[in-house]
Amino acid sequence: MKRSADSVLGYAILGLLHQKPMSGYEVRKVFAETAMGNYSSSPGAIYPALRRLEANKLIAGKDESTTGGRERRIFRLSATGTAKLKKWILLPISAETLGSGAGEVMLRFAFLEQVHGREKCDTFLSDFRTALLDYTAKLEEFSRQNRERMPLSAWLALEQGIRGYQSMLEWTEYARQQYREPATRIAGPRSHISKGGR
Amino acid sequence: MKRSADSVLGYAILGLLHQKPMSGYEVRKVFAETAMGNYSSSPGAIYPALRRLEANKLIAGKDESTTGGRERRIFRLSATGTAKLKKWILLPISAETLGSGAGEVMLRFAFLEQVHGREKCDTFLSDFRTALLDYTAKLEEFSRQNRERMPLSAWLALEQGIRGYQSMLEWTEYARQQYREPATRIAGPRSHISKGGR
DNA sequence: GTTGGCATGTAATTGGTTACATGATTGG
DNA sequence: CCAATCATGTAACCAATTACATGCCAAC
Repeated sequence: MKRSADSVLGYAILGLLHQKPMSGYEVRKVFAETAMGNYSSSPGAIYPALRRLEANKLIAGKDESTTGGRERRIFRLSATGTAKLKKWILLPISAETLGSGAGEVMLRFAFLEQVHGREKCDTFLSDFRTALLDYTAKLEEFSRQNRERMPLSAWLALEQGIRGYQSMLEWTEYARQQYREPATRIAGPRSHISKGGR
Repeated sequence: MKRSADSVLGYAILGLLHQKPMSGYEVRKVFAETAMGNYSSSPGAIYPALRRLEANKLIAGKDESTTGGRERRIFRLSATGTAKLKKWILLPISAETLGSGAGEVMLRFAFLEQVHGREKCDTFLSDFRTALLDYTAKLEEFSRQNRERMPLSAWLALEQGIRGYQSMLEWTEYARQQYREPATRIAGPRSHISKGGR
């Protein structure tokens, strides 16, 4: 069974193009300038990825002559590309999914609202929470059993990992809350985030 | 200038071999069974990595005939390998380091105590804290400025990232505390990464 | 006498990194 | 005119994934 164009970078691009059609250069800028900076960015990654996606008919590019500047190719999602993005976002979330970091799941959630609508968010968060409970339980068990066999710094590193997942757990509650509140989230000057620590 | 064998996986292996010499199979088991499961694991990753490290003289393997079973190669750190590991662990920590995830920094900390001793831990944590303060400030600034321009789920994903770093900040305090406390927890049999768990 | 765990590897493919190449337009 | 920025790409290299290959030994 062969799957095509399944790198996280590929999906990240699909998600961006779902928001609005863009040129490769714009995609690069988003990765470079926004908080998505953890994803690759360099031309040697983006342009080949775009060509792959195009070869698989997930996106289609067309040339546009601009007033000034070199001409550029604007890429937009195809129907199959949209379908693939939608399916990826709703993939089941298991504890094993989390083993290699929660980054991919968070990326899927980031795109969720605009791709599937507000209604799906609560279910997603609830599934995420379940997987997190499962996974943290395993980590805590491991931590408990091995604490005395490892150097303090190694154990502390493990504890940090657990705390990270615990903070995600709390976050799922906070996020569900946000969706339950009446949809007036146009910001007052007061920030919901606590600076001093939480 | 060309750098050799600098993948995180390579350093993870160096760190393990610092604890005790091991065969490739044992290394694989550690990655598969302990909380280091986020690192690769499969033979197609481990064995080539070992050969690379050996080619660069960072480790040396020698055959050992065991009672029963196929014979295996036990790898141990060389002097240059140890030096390289030590240097990597104490690399400066900047906010940019954190941009692509804190996993590498945490791995360095996990090895820190047994490689450099307890005394270095406080400085490391203090430097880490500084970098975290810097980085979270940038993320919060970004969040504040873009909140209204993004869908709620995207903003929440960003907030989750910030919370993650904030939890690391709190953890640095906790960890420093642990080192300040009288060393009730030392001792135990000499290192060893446990099995079991998972 | 075959299954399953120990133990080591290779091959094909894919994807990302770094660094370079190209060319056009805008501003000093 | 020169540098910077927009905009797109290529080439060499490297590392990781998946899947397969091999062979030995113990237990059932």
